[in-house]
Amino acid sequence: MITPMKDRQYTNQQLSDIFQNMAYLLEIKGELIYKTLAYRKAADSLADLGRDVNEVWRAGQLTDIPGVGKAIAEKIDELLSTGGLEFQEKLHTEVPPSLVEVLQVPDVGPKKVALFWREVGITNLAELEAAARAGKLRDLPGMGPKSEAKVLAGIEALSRRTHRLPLGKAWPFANELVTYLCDVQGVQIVEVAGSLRRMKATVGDLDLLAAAIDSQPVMDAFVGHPQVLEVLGHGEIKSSVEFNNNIRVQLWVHPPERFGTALQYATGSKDHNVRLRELAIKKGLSLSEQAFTRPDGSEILCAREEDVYAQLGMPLIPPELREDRGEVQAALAGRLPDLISLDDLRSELHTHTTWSDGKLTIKEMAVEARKRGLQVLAVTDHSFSLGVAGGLSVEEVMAQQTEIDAVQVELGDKIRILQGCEVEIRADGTLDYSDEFLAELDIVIAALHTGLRQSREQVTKRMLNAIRNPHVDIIAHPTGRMIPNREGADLDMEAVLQAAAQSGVALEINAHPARLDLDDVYSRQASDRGILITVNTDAHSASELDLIHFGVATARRGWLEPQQMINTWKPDRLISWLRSRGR
DNA sequence: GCCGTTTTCGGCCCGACTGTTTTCAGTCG
Repeated sequence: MITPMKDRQYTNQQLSDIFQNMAYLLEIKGELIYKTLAYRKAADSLADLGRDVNEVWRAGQLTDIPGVGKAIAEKIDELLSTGGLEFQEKLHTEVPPSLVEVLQVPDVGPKKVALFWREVGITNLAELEAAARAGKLRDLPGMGPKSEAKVLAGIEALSRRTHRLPLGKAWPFANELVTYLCDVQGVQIVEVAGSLRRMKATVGDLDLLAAAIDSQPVMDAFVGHPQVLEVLGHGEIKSSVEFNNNIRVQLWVHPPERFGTALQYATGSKDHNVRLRELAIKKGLSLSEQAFTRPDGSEILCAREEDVYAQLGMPLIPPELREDRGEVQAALAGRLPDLISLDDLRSELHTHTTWSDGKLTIKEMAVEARKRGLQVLAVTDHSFSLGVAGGLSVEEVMAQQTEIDAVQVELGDKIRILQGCEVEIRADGTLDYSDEFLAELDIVIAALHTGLRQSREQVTKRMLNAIRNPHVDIIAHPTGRMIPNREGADLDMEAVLQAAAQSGVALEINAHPARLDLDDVYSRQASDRGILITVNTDAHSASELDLIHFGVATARRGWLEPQQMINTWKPDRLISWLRSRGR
């Protein structure tokens, strides 16, 4: 059943934002830090729930959500049943809501915001800037000329700060920096850490970690990088800078014998680290980025991350899993998933050629795929109603078959070329080609490209129609999101997953870093339900075939194992699966 | 405000850096 819009006062994200916002205000109000942490934790849980919170609410299971106890469950209940929240309204009369924007200024935290508000009457960003320019902040307790200048610098930084960085931008830049730092004298290892190492779809700042006995030359090289716009901090162990592309990067340097704890720490996530430190405490140890420390003050050093986890009685947890989504418990119980890896892949099932909007001919694409060790390539050009992409008419698809046959003969059996299509799910829910015609193709991908802003009911109905069509094998990039510019369609994912499980259609994790759709959260849901998954690049050029690792990383974040992913199947198995589906 | 194989009360991760201070508070991750 599709949950109609009118029964949904708030989406998960909206609810999450409300609690996040209250957390900020409570912080400024000076509320107990653990209370604000609780609100923030609940907000994070809601954002990453993977189920519609409205359904959880109707099922009476709100307190099953991690970090949601009696008090927060009651607040969610009030929000969902009445649309408002008395607690929040009262909070807004006590703390001006516009102070939240002041809190976004780097180096201005809740204590300073409260100080500026109570002592100078500052309630928003404009007032803060005016006060700082007028020199009204420097004489406040704990402030001085430097701190005042820092506030102005922070406001400036905020204005040029871009949204979170898409993985596709962060990854190459971070790797450039890794190469740069590797060349510094005395550097033994450089690793990417933070959310980038965990391969989140978007990352905030970049975190890098280097191993060196003497940190000084590394730090100097880092802050002295020719493209550094501003040095934000420059210490012995940690430095941070902003580059002229507005990307902030911080670098830790640790001696090699401490690299394991340091890398583990810097990789996070915060919640994962908290979980590990709790475990350490139970073992009578204190864990920091420096070392494990015994009660007598002696240290246990870890040069490798494996050693950190071994000390806690578990195998290394792959970075992509470190989100405190049950991975620590699974590791302790010896039940970590055997994650999919790049080496497992045998096929690429979603590509475009010059027949529609791709840059390579069928033969060129097949050669490139073969170069990358693939055994199966599906050519899946667009269908006709996607005019902007040069979608193919029925006649053109038939003509394409002749060319595919010729290329297949020319290239031999090193690579198997499938003729498919990416058929448009039209705004009315029907598909571009007839069922009879689809049945003739080797493989059919269905996708939404238009009408993404339709109502939840409408767009979900279209999607379910495609999923239930026996001739459709794969649903491409299900929500149609584009990072960072476009939200995905408001699909009832619960209904989508259920239908996929029933029909046996495979859902795609589109590897393009602007898509990564299914995302990690829904990939995990799909994994739990045994839904078949395919990871594809949707390549329009040779270089795009190399984006596949972003998709694999997303699958890993979704706890996916190879057997559930059809791209890992041997060609014969894949083809017999395709033949068994409605053709 | 949440949470429980040492707890239903009393915990809640830990350290680096900066600027303001003469030993520490605030911010950040």
